[in-house]
Amino acid sequence: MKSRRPSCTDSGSESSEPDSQSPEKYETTTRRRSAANARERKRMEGLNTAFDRLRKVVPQWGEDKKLSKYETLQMALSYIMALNRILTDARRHNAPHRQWLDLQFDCVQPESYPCLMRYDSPTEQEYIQSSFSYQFDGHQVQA
DNA sequence: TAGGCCATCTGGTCCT
DNA sequence: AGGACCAGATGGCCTA
Repeated sequence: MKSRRPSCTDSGSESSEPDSQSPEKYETTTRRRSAANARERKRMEGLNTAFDRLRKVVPQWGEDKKLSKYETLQMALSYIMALNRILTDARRHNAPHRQWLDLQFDCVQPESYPCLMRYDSPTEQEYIQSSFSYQFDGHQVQA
């Protein structure tokens, strides 16, 4: 875990002057603040865990660097739209992607996710990449 | 060194 | 009253 800010502590806000209130009240305030800080840290921890899970599910196109939170959200959005488009197209044409689509559906389990990124032919790779329009540089997302 | 990203603290608001 | 959620402020770390 990252180190905490040295200038701030869990002992309460610096604006709560100990002199301006009774020691009991001051202690209550600092205790509440400390508890609130702990809850907030826990909440953010849960949020970050959720982001990590999302990163594992979202494609990274060979990027070594971990996606930022913003990038992860944009990528997830684009990914969902791409999958939606694939479904719509497949339904519309019924073939020739039908068989490939059925195969992919068999793989749509979190633990077997990587198979989604394997392609049996250049055509299939082209197809899914054309459906996928997230761009890092311009932060552009299109369906 | 500047800029991006992030963790943490904090006070405000809303809800139970 | 207390917890959850949120946004702003702040400072640390990392990279180009």
